[in-house]
Amino acid sequence: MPELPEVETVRRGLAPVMEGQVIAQAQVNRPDLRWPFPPLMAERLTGRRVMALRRRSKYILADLDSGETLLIHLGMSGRMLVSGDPLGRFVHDHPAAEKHDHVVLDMANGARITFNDPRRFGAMDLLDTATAENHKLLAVIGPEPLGNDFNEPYLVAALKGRNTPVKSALLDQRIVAGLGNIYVCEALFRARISPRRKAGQIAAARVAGMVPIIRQVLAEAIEAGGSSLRDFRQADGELGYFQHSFDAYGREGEPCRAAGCTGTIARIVQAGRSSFYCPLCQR
DNA sequence: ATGGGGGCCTGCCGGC
DNA sequence: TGCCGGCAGGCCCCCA
Repeated sequence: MPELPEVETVRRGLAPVMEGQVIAQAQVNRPDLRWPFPPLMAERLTGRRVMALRRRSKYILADLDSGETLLIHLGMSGRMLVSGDPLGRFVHDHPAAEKHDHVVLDMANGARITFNDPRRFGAMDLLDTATAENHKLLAVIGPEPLGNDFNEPYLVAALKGRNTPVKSALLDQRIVAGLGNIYVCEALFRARISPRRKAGQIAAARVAGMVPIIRQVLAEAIEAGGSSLRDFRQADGELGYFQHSFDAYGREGEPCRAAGCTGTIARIVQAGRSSFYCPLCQR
């Protein structure tokens, strides 16, 4: 799924057609995704104006003029596609409904936002805007990696004493928000740190070095419109292209691209997920 | 408290 | 062609 750069890309695509606009009609085609939708979700969305579209970690938050906030998570395979946009920046005609179109928002400006999610690991909920941060799913999430609270002293302290592999630690949303399998692999490659190394065992200076690297990888990916492997699309249906910049992810058996390194990218399984790394230069 | 594994779903790809 | 196993960008929950 969408990790932070993909979610941010979707948010940026939706903002021009949603912010300040009224949801003329919300259509909800099933009772749940990963969890049941909140009661009367369609009714609570219909007629509401979207005041702001925000992102927290991998969640999109749409603040409504009713004092409620629509929380959206794309799970592994969720897409939000825009059609019928009066600005002419998106597919103009509404395409035929497709399998797994679970929620459709028709905006008063003519734009239609379709949430499609084959695997249904995504989620939607409605929460009070004033206390949104306290929502069960948001309360435990760590600092935004592109924000000021994610800094060298913080990460050093957060990894200190951790007996888990650094790969697992960086995937832990309580430590840092928004990283997923791809960007952890890429950040560790750039930092030349093995995903197998115990988090608490890495020298503080090397841990600190990961902070600007994580920021840089995410910033580059956002700039590229995210990574498209199988399902990810931007809100306008276009592909992201950061996948062409991967040094590690998905490159098993291919030569390491680190300067002067003669290694080959390997794939191992950690906590049930693939880790791609160069055993020669990542230590 | 921390770490590891199962499970939730569907779709796709490669091998036979 | 068809079937089957394996795999997939996430994350909650249970167990040791």
